[in-house]
Amino acid sequence: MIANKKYKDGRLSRVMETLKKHHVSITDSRKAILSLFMESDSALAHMDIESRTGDDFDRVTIYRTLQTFVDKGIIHTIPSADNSIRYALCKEACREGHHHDNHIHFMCDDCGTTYCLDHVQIPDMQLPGGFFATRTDMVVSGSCNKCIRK
Amino acid sequence: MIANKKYKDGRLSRVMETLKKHHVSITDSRKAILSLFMESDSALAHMDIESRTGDDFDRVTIYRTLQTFVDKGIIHTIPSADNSIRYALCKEACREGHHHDNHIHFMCDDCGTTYCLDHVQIPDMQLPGGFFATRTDMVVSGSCNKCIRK
DNA sequence: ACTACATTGCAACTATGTTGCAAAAATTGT
DNA sequence: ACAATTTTTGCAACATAGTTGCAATGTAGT
Repeated sequence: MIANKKYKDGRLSRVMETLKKHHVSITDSRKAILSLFMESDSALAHMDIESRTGDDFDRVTIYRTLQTFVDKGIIHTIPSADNSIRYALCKEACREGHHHDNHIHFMCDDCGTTYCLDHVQIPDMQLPGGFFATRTDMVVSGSCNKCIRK
Repeated sequence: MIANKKYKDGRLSRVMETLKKHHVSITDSRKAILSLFMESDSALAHMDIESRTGDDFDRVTIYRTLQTFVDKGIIHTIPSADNSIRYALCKEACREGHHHDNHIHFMCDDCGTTYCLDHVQIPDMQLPGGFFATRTDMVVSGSCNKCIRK
């Protein structure tokens, strides 16, 4: 635990607070990976994290850390039709085993960036009888506000 | 092309018609795989097809057939958060390079079955400025009408 | 600082998806 | 129905993604 200073001011404490709040023990990999999510304004895939952490952590550790974060309600998964799950920070309302990320995800076909559109709620809809929903994902793809100008 | 009789009455011609309509040449693997989709009332993953066709076709052929069907507008993909894309038949309205499957998909957490809820339209929503949508996927998970009784 | 417990890295493994190419099959025109 | 052209298939090899067991290390609570 040498490299604390490499995180921006204030970020480290927010990282630690989040880990504590979700009852996750504090380790180097968890601090580094959670910090990546907090620095990023878009969703991250396993590969993004692997390339941004370099040789610091084993591939397996990253898989396990992501799984832990999902289980503990720190991040949520974003489904995709291109076989690469992305992850993004949960809002405050998420708790262990119970996610409340009721917003739309947007995936840009040009740059590949995935955003949480936090302010666009998923509209209500009526399921047929006998179907009971526990989770709803809405993933929109197209051109994002950076790529559409080109 | 010996095994034509193994398809149920009337099914073969519907398979052939569909392949012709979408300008796909007619081969054994395409007939068999399309027939599987027509027999199934739920979406199929690559693995489902591989196990149901046994040793009849190479793994690679199945990948390529699925890709061809998607490209030609015969089937559409269904994103998921469990790293296994599923595929389902498109409605009549789908054409090459232009899918119109504006319905909701439902994935059962118990039995894993994925359904196209053809009669539940994806609700409209307003994207932030600068975001342009070309495709919208809505995937609901929970308990299906077969599992909820248990 | 010590103990009990949780996490990590490594190695090996399984699963999933891709590519190039020669052989086989399908389509087209006659 | 046949030959020529084009497309598709199967194989092999490769590439990427994800999992598991276990010994070593790190963390948390006293």
